[in-house]
Amino acid sequence: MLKLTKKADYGLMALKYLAEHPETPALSAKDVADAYGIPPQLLAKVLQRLTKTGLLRSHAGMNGGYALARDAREISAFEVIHAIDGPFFITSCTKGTKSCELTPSCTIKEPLARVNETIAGVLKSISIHDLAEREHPAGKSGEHQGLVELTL
Amino acid sequence: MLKLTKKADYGLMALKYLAEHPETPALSAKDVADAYGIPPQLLAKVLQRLTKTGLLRSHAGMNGGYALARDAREISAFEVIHAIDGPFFITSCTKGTKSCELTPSCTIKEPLARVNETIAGVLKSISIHDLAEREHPAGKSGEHQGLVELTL
DNA sequence: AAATATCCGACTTCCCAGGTCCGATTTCAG
DNA sequence: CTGAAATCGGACCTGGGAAGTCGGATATTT
Repeated sequence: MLKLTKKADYGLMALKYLAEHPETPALSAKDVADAYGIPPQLLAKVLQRLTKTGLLRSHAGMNGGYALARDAREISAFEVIHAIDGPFFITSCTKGTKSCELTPSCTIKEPLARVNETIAGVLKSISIHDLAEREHPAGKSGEHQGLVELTL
Repeated sequence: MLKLTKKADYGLMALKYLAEHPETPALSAKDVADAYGIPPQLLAKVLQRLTKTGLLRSHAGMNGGYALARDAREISAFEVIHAIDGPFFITSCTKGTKSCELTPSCTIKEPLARVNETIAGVLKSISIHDLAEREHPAGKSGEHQGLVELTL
């Protein structure tokens, strides 16, 4: 149904939360989990993964926790999702680099690959900072115009 | 992982196939299934569903089968996917009409809803006819420019 | 040394996409 | 009018992956 996993959701939520608290040097997985009512152990794994891919920096021990490795503006939603869920493809046939194994007739995937890239482009254009933007004041404070081109 | 179901894939492939054979009055599910190496019974269900939603017209009995209910240009990929997989949402939290049940704090879903609509827009701009376009002659025969606007 | 963290692999549970089976109905051909 | 070929539609089975849990090892501060 074209939805991303909860882990990816959690990851985005966590990064957003971190972006909203730049004053604190580090926030523990439990802190974030409590803030959102997320299973702590699961969130922990997600954050570990994000650390491994270089989006977060971690610090063990007391008063340890996680912090953004870069400016929130420099982290895209795409990176987060990719780090957690791995490379995503719209078409269910394409697995990794291989094309449709036994059905070379699947000419559908070609145009859908364009769609896939378009979506990736949209996701890449959204940064954590955009997500953390203070509650949409029903106005145009942080509005941002992105233009996505689609060529079939 | 943000992929659409095989059923949706099958549906798109089938519609494309029908669009490529406008001469024949009707093609059976088995015909299409054989052409792509798809499980016939499964494809049958998909086609039944598409019939139910008005994208296809069916005819039982000998020499029966399915045919496009409208011109291929008038059927969007979005309609097909929606008919098969139901309404799709990027966020895993949103279920139907309800928002995140116990976590009103999930402020993530709001910006992602925009992304969701953007994707829907892309899918809506693609017709079955576009998919059936004769094998991309590496040229610009059937090229089509779609422009998708994204506002955060 | 005790408390608080991250770290990481293994494990369980549960849901659903993917696929199958079968029976009923409709339609046409000979 | 009978049988073949098709759609229709429900019930069912199954494997794999998402979601979550457990436990232990390691790091760091007080």
